[in-house]
Amino acid sequence: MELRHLRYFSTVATELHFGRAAEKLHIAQPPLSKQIQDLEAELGFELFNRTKRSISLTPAGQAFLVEVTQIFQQLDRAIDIGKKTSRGELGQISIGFVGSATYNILPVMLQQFRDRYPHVQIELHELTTDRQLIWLREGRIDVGLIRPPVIGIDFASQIIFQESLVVALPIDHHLARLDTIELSSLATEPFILFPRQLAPGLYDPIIAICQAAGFSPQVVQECIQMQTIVSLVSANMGVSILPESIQEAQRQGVVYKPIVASFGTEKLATIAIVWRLNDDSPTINGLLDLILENNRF
Amino acid sequence: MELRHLRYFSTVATELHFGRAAEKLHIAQPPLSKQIQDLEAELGFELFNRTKRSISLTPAGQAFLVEVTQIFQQLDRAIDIGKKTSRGELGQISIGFVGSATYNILPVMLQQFRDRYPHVQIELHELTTDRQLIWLREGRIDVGLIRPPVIGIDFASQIIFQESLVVALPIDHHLARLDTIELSSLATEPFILFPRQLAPGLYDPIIAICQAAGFSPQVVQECIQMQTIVSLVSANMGVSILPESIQEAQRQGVVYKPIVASFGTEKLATIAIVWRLNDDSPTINGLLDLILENNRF
DNA sequence: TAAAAATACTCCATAGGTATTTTAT
DNA sequence: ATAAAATACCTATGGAGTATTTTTA
Repeated sequence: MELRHLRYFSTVATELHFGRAAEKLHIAQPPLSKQIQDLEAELGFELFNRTKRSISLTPAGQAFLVEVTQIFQQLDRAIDIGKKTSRGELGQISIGFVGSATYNILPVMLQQFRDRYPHVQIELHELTTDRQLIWLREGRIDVGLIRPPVIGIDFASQIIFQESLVVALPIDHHLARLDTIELSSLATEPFILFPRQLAPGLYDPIIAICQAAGFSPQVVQECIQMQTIVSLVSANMGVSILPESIQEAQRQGVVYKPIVASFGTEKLATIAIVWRLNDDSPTINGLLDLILENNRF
Repeated sequence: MELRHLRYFSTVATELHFGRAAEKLHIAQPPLSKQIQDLEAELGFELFNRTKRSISLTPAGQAFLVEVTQIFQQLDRAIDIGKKTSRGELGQISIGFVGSATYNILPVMLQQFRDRYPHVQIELHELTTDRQLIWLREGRIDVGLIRPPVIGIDFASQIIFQESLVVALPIDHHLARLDTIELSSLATEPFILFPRQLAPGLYDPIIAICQAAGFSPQVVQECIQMQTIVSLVSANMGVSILPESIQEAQRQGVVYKPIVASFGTEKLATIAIVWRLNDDSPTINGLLDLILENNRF
């Protein structure tokens, strides 16, 4: 059986006239009769009552017609879904992100993506950079918003956001009344930082500028969450250096101050998007296209 | 597009290997490649990622596969429904019946029909004989259980039930203590009957036996429903002659007595089944077959 | 170099065309 | 007599086969 048989049947059932149906199908009447006969033979039951002068659907033919109509609807649906999926308008995407991306690129990116691909299902995972790379390789996420560098031959990445660092001080700290902080004035302060492994691309520049300012920071406490670092600063446990977008999350007892130094300290905190190099999912390409259009956020 | 394309696609998508898929489909590999290419060209999107060494489904291909699988399920369903309908195992039947059939054939017939064709939807209409013939002609019912005779060239009918008549008397009537009633003893009684037009095939024999017994019944009241006749008898409005199966519906204040006469009064009340002569619905044929098997009830 | 898909061509099965017959109105 | 479907037979499109090339792992 072929779709042709079903198309022909459907037309004859609608017209209830072989001649007119044949005309509508742009074929001659005899082959149409033949095809319907073949179909009936294959099905094992009669579709039409024929009286050489007029035809009518048998009850089985009526029931079959209803079902066949649904087949064509299902076919249209299949084609439509395929097309939409190929254009990235349908599907799902799993996105990993570092906690600090919540304050800047993530909401903007999600907003724009949602607008353009409203029917794509988005799955979000807050993960550290190193875990994102693992999940990406395992296929558990499709793209990641991470702190560079990206290690892995099978990944591609693109920096999409850069920002400056700020010093976080307890509100009653003796430096808190200054407008800017000279980096070297922090030489003897206790530092609260995140473990290097979590984001070497952010950790290393922080250490580097301290060393350029003539000291190695005394790390008295490490925590994974930036929010926790801020909490400990407010609790007078020490000071920290953090990306400036942390200021979005206001917190009692903490002040943020720009850094000044005799050397460049501009825009050292970067966020990049990573994806699998061989990945050609239209949904993911759609997201990447969107980011490349904006270039950066 | 033909079902062939979808079958081939489905197989290749399952095997993920053109060679093996071709083998499974009992065709050579090159034509299979060609057909898939044709399908992709027609659809307007790629189904497979090809790397000359291995293939994988594109996201659109994956989405399409899910839908195509449903098309084949729908096709199987269509064939199954068609077959079942052609065998009369599926469908609907609309049955008309005279009220008095409720006491005898109708329940037996429905029971047997339900057992054999459990998935056929049955629609029941209690109607007088004359209205059943109208509904039958209009296609509002498919078969009717009526009181003969049947008038109409395009109908076929078959007697399926015959029963005797009984006299219905008020319980305190002076004849009520007898075991049988001599018909002539009713000569001066007031009669309650149904209008002749409703069922001439039952009305005329009743009049005929009365006349044979030497009197014309005095009809003081006509009612359409047999139940109503019984009610009026119990209210001492008069006597009646009814089919014996009316006794099934027990009622206070009424007694039923067999008729005796010097001539035959046996089995004068008949019920027949009528159907359209040109009707070849498998469901209706199924019901008629069932009745012919039992011959009568 | 070996395995797998694509390309190039050839062939024939069958969808579809034309001419005619059959049959019910 | 006529309209409509079926039958008979013929034609040709395109589906499938064989041989070969291309590609990459």
